[in-house]
Parts: sequence; C-alpha cells; structure tokens
Amino acid sequence: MPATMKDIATDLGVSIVTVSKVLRNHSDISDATRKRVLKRVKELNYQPNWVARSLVTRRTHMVGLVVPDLGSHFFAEVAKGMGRKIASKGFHLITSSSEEDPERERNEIDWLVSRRVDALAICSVHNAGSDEEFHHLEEKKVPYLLVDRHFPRLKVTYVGGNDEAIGRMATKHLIDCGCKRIAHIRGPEFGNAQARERGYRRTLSRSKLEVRDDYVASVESSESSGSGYRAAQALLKLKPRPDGIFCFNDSVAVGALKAILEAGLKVPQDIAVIGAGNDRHSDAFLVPLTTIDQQSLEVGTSAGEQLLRLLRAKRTPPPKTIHIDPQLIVRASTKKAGRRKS
Amino acid sequence: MPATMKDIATDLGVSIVTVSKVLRNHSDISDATRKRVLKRVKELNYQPNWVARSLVTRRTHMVGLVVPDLGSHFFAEVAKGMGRKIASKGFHLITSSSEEDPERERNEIDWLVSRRVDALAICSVHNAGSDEEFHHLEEKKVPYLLVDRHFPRLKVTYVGGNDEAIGRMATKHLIDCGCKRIAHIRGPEFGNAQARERGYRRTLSRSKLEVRDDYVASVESSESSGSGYRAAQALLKLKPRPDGIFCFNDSVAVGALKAILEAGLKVPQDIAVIGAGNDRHSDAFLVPLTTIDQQSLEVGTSAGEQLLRLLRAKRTPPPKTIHIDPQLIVRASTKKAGRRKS
DNA sequence: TACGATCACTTTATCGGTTTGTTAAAGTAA
DNA sequence: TTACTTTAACAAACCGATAAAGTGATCGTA
Repeated sequence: MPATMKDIATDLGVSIVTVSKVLRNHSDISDATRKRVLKRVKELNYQPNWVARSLVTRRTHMVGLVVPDLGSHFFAEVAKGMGRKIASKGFHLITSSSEEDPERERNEIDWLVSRRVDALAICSVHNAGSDEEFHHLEEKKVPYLLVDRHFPRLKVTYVGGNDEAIGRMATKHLIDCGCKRIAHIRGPEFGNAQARERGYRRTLSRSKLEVRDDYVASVESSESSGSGYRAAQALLKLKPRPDGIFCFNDSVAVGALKAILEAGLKVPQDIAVIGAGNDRHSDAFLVPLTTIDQQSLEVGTSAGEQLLRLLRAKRTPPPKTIHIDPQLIVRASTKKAGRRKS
Repeated sequence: MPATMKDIATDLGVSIVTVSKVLRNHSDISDATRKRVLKRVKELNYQPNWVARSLVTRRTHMVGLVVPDLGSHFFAEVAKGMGRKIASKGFHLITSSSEEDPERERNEIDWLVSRRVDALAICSVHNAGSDEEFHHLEEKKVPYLLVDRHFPRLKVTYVGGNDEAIGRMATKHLIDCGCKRIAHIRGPEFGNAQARERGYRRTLSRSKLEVRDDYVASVESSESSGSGYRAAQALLKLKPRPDGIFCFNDSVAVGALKAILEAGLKVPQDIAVIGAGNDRHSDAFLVPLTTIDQQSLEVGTSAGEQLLRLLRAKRTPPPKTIHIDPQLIVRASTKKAGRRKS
C-alpha cells in the first residue's frame, strides 16, 4: 500500500489538487506550499499512480510493439532502437511477441488496446490478405503503424528495410564477384521474401544472366539454419551447379554454409554465399559471412520517430512509407581472390 | 472512443453493474439478460478497459521483467520462457531493458512499480553491494524475485543457472579432452563470473592441475567478441602457452577463436576452446563451439513458476533459491581425435 | 470606496470500472 | 396466510488521480 496524494494532502492540511499541481509543476502554487509538499513527497517516497493518472488523462504514455519473435536479432534491435527513441519523449515501450502465430498476434493487440496504449507498432505475421485486425484498430482510433511487414492495401504508415534493394544489392555483389550461376534461397515471409526475390530476378535479367526457376529454393522457416541446410543441399544437386547463393537471411545462410562445406566444396571458391541481416557473430561463422545489413537499429529509431509523430498529432496524419537503405558488408564468404568486377 | 459498459447498460436499460457481472460470469444474472448483454457486447466489439479495472481491483495482471540487454540470447530466452509460463495463468509480461546501466535499471523499476505491475522479476546490473533498490520494493510490498544475478545478502527468491557447475563442467570437459594447461577468460558480471571462476579453480586443484593466476584473464564486456579477442591474445603470449581455454560465454569464445586462428594455431589440436550459453549458431562458428547450455528457456519458465507462486500468495512466501543445471554440448572446438580420458 | 484582477487554493465532477449494501419480486416452508 | 429465503437487479461509494470551475483574500487603481 504505497502512499497516495491523499495521504500527503491530509498530512499537510491542503487539498489533493494542490498536491497534484505541485507534482505537475503548475504555476499557481506558492513557493512555501510547494516546498512543504515536495518535502513530504520525498519523505513518503511517493510515486504517482499511473493507473489512476491514465484513467483520467486517457494517456498511458505506453506504446505497444508486437513482434513475431524477440529471439530474432532483427526484431530485438528494432525494439531497442524504438524504445530508445520514444523514451526520449517520456514514452515507454511494451513489447510482446506473437510467436509467429496470427491468433496470438490478435490477442496481444487486443490486450495492448484494452490496456490503452497510446499507439501501436506492429510487425504482423498475418498474410497480406487479412487486414480486418487493422480495421478494428482504425474503428477504435488507436494510432498505429506497421514495421517490417507491409500491407500494401492499407493506407497506414510503414517503416521497414528496403527489401528489393537488399535483393538487388546482394545479387549485384555476387555478380561483381564473378558468379555466373546465382541461386536464391527465399524465405516464407510474404511481402519481404517476394521483394527480395524480385530484386534478385531483376538484377539477374538486367545483367543478361540466366534466371532459372529451379535456382530459386524456398524454406518453410527462416529462423533456423536447418531449413537453409536442406534447401542448399537441393541446389547442390542441380546441373550445372550454382556458383553463388543469395540467402534470405543469415540463419538460412548458416545452413547453406554447412551443406556446402559438408559436400566438400569451398566457399567462396566453388560457391559464394551472401546472407542478409548481419546477425551477431556472422563475422565468425564457419566462413565469415558476407551479408546485407538491414540497419535494424535504424529501422527501430525511424519507426520510433513516426510513432512520436502519431502521438503528437491531433488528427491522424497522412501515412508515410519509409524504407531504410541496406548496407553491404563484405566478408570472406564472397571474396574470391584475384577476381574483379568486369 | 471505444464503447464502455455504460453504453451497453443504457442501450439495454439495465444498470452498469449488471453488465459488469455478466462480463465476469457472475451467477446472479438471468439467462435472458446475460444473452442480451453479450449480444450487445459483440455488436459494439466491447473490450473492458483494463486501466479502470486495475484501478479498482489493484491488480493489473502485468508482471515486469527488467533485463540488462534484450539483444542477448540468454535474456531473450528467459523472457520467452517466463512470458509463456505466466501467460498460461492470464498474466502478461512487460519487459524493459536497463541497457546495462544501474540508473536506468532504477528508473525502469520505478516506472513498472508506478504502473502497478503485480510482481517484478529483475536481472540486476547493480553490484551485489547496493541493495537499497530492493529495500524500496520491500517497503512498498511489491512481490519480486531475482533472476540470473544473485544478491546473497537479500532474503528473496532467486532463479538462475548454476554458475559454479558451469565452471566445473567446462573445466572437467577440457581435462577429459586431455588439456593440461587450462586458462579461463572471465566476465565482468559480479557473482556469476566469480562462481564460474570458482568452479574452474576448484576443478583444477581437485585434478591436481596447476592453478596459475596469469591463466585467468578478464574482459570488460562479455557481450562483444572484441574483448574476448584481446584477452585471448594476451593468453597466447604466456609461456607455456595454454592448451585449453574456458570462456565466460560464447561471445567471448568467438573472440578467442578469432585470436587463436589468426595466430596460426589450430582448434582444438593446439588449443581447445569451450564457451557457455549455447548461442544461436554457435554450432557454426569458425570452429563449431563446444559450450555449456545454460538452459535459458528453463530458467525463464522456472522463474515464471516462482512468480506465479508470489502472485498467488497472500503473505510473502518463504524465499527459494533455484539453480537450473547446465548441460554440456560437445562440438568440434574441443574434440581432439584419438584422446581419451585418463 | 468600490471594482476588477491576481494569487493561491478548494470544491465538484469525472475517468470506467468493481464492491458493498439494498430492494422489489418471486419462491418456499410452516 | 405468515415468515423467511432466494433471485435478479440497482444505487452509491470507491479506486487515485486530473480538469474545470469556484472562492476568499489581497492589491492596485480610478
């Protein structure tokens, strides 16, 4: 039973409102009273009850973030960047995980809404077709934005990496490294995987390289290396064998590395491998991995900025789409000695 | 402006209390009324306002978790396990990061308390000397427990890995692999690093192996590989050179691997390396890393159980200390061909 | 002297629920 | 028929704060 403003008020013989005003730095309080109140506040170690405060102000100063998986490097970084950004304006982040399950995602969102978060950031695991969830939010006028996973039909602010650029950049790098038969292991993530693949295909055709459908393998999960391993094994059986693989992300790339080395082949001499995500310790994988950094921290920061924009606004501001540009990190898995860009 | 119980009540010509009772499955409501209310609840897509509910019930059904860093595999897993466990009883986890900063930790705890979480789990970055923070919590009667970082002076429930066992297990494994000159790179984490080092030293002396102080190196940060790299470089200069290194965690071990390979030495032939934590992809590091799994998910689950115990209890239940047993994961970084335990 | 302005507070209403206590109507036993 | 219980509902108080409006004293000034 912590102290309340009432305790302080009765102790000092002033009204509750006076105490409240002192705590919120209102001007119409005499210096003497202010001091007395603050003294008692210290003594009792009083802390305002945010539950009560939120009820009347209709502001919780909490922002909800829903991610598919906090174990993933990318989302952890996004959360970190976002948390820092909004903390600078007095907001706190509540992160919850949908564990890749659309129904849990709904539940988490409902929970956050009934907790009256001031805004929401969602990395949705719904497929782009089902946006009813979000219509609910609009009905209830909960400000929200989407992060990483895009729903093109929705007129709502979006912040994410530039997936097509990732695909282009990775593919171009492999070409620059002298690869001629470039394969791709794509992820299951709807829009993102599609955009990366698009970047891959376009870059190939623009370079007059063959685009073979059987050079594109799919994995059912992009969060474990096992599926990348199996996909790569399949690619290795193709004739002619690919001499470069662009992997959806670093986890998949790890699996690919394992499969390739296990087959007695050399990376990058026989097959160059590039990932995406710049995961922790990807510089120290079996072969230090060339990868595309998605700037996850900056995605988070940028999303945080957009959240603050939503929070400041009276009316819903016009939606924005923000793509954070990726960055190539070259390491051993693609560095072929003595080759040069043609 | 979401619907409230009042809306439903006036729509239906019943009192607010009646609506409230329906929503909480009270018995003294006629079937007819119950149905009418539920129908309207659906139509309006009503969701209870947890802020208001919490104010009067003094229960938020939220549990706060404060960790030093969510990017770390260990804490992310702990959060996951804990979240799952308490979710099964209708509680939600609010995770916030202290970013390794004691002051931020205080702030986060204060925030969570003023948000009236029902209980707290803390992985503290305070050094074991300063426990005032926790006395505050006890004054305010906020149920809490400690996770991973232990404060022996505090009579409070604790859940964590068994650090001394980790030290013993790792060292014993190196001995079993035939190592004679075993070094240790210890982390900065107060209690944990100390306990692991204790396990290391005791196991060495029990095996009649030399315990040399200069074989114990320290790193200032255990979350990046850079410091492990530097520490290992120093160890490599010693004469005689160590033939096995027990690293505080996998990040440190990654750094050590880099340093060793860069020096032209072979792992495990020249030097065996063992880490701790079983990080994501540690099976695919430069040399697949032998490591001690801390069972982080189980630490989280167990902590979740203890939280539920606190939440159920009327009075503070007697504190418990729980150590989750670690598990050895043998990989290439210690597998010397043809050697056997003596 | 009287009037409005200013200061420093206080009073009252409210946020959206839950809890406690009451009550009218219907049911049941004697 | 009386006396008591059960059922199904409601009214009022309350949780701990904030917002808006009101009050009394003091002060300057015409």
